Amino acid sequence: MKKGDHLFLIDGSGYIFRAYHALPPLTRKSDGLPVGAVSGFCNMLWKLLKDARDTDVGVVPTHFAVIFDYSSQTFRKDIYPEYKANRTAPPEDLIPQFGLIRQATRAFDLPCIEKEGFEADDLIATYARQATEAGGDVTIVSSDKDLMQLVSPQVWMYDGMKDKQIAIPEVIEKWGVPPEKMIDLQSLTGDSTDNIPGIPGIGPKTAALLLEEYGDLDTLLARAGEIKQNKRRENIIAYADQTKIARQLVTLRTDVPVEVDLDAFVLEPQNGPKLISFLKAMEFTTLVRRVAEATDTDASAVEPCHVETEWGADARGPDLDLGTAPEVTGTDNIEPAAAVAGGKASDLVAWRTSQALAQKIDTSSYTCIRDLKLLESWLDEALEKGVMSFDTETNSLDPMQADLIGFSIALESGKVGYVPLQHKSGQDDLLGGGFVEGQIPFDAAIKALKVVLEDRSVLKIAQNMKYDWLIMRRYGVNIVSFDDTMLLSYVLDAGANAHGMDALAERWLGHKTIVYKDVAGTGKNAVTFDMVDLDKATAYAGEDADVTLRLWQVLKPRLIADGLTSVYERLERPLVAVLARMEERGISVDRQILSRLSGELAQAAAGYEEEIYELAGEKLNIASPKQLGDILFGKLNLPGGAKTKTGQWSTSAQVLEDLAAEGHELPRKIVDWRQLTKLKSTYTDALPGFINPQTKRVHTSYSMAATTTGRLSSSDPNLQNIPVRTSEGRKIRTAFVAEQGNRLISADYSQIELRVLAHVADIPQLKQAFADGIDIHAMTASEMFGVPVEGMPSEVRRRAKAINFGIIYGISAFGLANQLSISREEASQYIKTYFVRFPGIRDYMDATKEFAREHGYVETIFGRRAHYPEIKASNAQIRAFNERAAINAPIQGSAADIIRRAMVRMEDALDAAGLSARMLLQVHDELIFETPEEEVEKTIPVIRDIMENAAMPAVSLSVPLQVDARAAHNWDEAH
DNA sequence: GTCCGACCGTA
DNA sequence: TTACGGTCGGACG
Repeated sequence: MKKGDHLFLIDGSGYIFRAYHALPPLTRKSDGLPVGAVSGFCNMLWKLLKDARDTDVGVVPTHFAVIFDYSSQTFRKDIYPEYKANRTAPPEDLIPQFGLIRQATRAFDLPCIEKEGFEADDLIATYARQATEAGGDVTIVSSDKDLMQLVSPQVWMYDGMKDKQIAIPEVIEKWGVPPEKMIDLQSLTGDSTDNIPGIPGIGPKTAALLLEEYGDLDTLLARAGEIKQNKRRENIIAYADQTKIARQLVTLRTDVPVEVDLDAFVLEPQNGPKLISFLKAMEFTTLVRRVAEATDTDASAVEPCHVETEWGADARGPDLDLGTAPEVTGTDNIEPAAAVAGGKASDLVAWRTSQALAQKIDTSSYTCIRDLKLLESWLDEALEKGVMSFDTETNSLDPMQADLIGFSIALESGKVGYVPLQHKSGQDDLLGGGFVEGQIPFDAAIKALKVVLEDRSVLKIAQNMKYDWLIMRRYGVNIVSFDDTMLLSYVLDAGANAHGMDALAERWLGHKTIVYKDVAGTGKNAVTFDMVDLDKATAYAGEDADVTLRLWQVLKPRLIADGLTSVYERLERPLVAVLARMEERGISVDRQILSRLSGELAQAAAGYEEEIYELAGEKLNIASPKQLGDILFGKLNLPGGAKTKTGQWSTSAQVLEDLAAEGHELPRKIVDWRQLTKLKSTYTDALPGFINPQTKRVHTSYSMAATTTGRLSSSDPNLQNIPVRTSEGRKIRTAFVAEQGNRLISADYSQIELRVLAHVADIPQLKQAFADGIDIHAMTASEMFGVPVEGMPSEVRRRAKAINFGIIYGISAFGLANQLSISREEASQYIKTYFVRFPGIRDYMDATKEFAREHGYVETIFGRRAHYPEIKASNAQIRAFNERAAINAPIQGSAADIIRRAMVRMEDALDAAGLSARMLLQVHDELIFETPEEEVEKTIPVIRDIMENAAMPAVSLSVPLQVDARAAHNWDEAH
């Protein structure tokens, strides 16, 4: 740097906030990413640089740098902890733009400067000093008054948004003092935006007057007694110390030990393709064209670069385990830019929604792709666009068994292709099941498809991606970079809408999808998809891809508009592959054990049947509640109590138990018979049928979008309801075994829902009890009934336990009375006592109900929403039910979120520890692993650590989480 | 063949 | 009193 050189310093952080508020909001059209500030920044930089390079008149930079704040932790906080303490978190749609603007800076080939502990202003002050000392001139691109103290004959400011120079006369005009007195002026007035205290009653005008009269701040303070106005004099004397602190805060440091030298700021010629690559990724089409012209670059030959977006910080604090959003690249042709430019996130949503409804779906327009060259051209286009929807067609709903019959892709709404691969000809064919002519050879098609599915720069959109992910895995394809419309809908509308494709198409596109039965037949006429003729298959499969892409266009922008991006990014999308791998691994189930159990159960049940017929006086179908009710309460005239809502006699276990307690023999036998036959039919007989013939293991299927609260559900088979409460039932668990040389590890959260309750409702006694690790139900009983924990009767503890659970479920006197078989009055009294002892619980319940009524949903501690559209129902029963569910959802849902977070982190943690344990199952608060015997000891602490710290750092719970873990040969012993 | 209610297994 | 899925019987077409 030498005389004649000119340094431009851009206040990047200041620009971000100013542009965000001053410029019309703008979102990237392909996915709704907010980019308004990025756009303003790029346009401004381009203008500055273009002038600099094109002309030899005016102010021309030779050196250029963009300066950012590193974080809010600076030396000023050490001087004055309240500094900027009034700042609120940035708006959600501004968050991803911080990182993008840094990437933009690098795309412009400009230095991107920040330093821990210092503000951008201090770095600017330091570099400005260095430059002027070397004889150069400086332009600071900012309009922040905090920087005006730096203005001098060699340094001036430039407001990039108003295109206005700020030199010494402009400072005097605006503030009434020259730049060198700005520090004194700001020390007197303070600054409410930075929470810097000033002297009450002194604003810029008075401050300027005083400085005019007394020269500077020190003189003013020394001679404050001479001030005539009483109030003003008193305040200046009283707050003199405060102004000295303020002076320290507003004075910019010119001695920051910077690491990058001024010489590194020398401006080089623009690298056109590099910049264009970034601008293309941002979809700034106008600027792309300008830059291309100015740098003589062929923009069409430039690939959009990958951009990383940070959805990390939200109102709940920063997070570390953040999956980055998939890189979405040029999709200029999804819709006209003009229609969305300048719109807010919510405008984009409204526009997309109306477009989606307006555009009709024509399933006859789809292309059946039967030629490899044609397929390759479609896939090339997908690579170019960076977005496509994708759907597999198979011959089974079980992804572990299904064969791939074909797949469909959509590149734009209506631009849809179906690729048949393994369709067979009709049953009339003498050879039976020969492949239909003119399908692309299977391996060649997969090979071509694999390139796109495994390319990170192409976003694959599917409805229920876990299924397609598993199918493709079986053909050696690892899908990366995807969105899932089912999960988008789930995050946005759990409890408010269904998330199946048919329902979503109806709701958002006003389109009724082709019914599968109409394509493949029904009942005994049903055929698998490989037997469907190609025209029908193309329409059906193509529609799925078409609908999926259109749904994504509507749903994805709603994430940002509703502030739900982090829920989707952290709790849903990363879990897809984790669950898919768990399903893929399966668990080993010992067929012999089940078979033996089944025999024993059959024998025992048969014995009961004889006795039951005897006692009933006739043969009947014991499994028929109708017949049972008629005999018990009609023929035998037992004192029947309850009726079901359809008017039938209730024969529930509760009713039968009550009768048994009165000494009746038959009801007891029926209860026992029911237990045996339930175990037999639901478990010992059904489970062997789920053993996969190839893997010899049982592969459950997890649904990520089945519950309102965020819990998973398991089906085919349901492995989340394997018996555990009775010793008979537990025998079933002994059939779930580890492979030779391995062990099963079961790790479960202890009392996680009560811990979450203690945290969210902020109950001191509960928190203390968990901190001390004491028996929570005994503590509750002791508080409520005044009984010491020492030697407490088990019945007292049992009641307290029922109440604790009742609280989590949104207690009612009716329900508690039922649960404990006590009167409504007594139950009501218990609840009253509970609320007296733990008043915070009632406050929490009232607040939650109120929140639900106001918003129509409730939230977990991680921001997941559960909707209760009927919370205001006029029917009191429906309303009360919704209120209880709304009270329960944040507790159950927060616990569900915590274990989801643990699962998302678990595989990497085990890998990093060099352990080979495989996560197999999740049962709401429990995770089951299989691991080599010799690794058990090392594995358990790793699992426990991940699970116990799963809420961190997004949420710091005020209660410790406790995980119990054990290893054994089978699930019964491990649990 | 399909749907729904009753019942019961889990957290 | 919360959240699920599976099995069965029985009614409907």
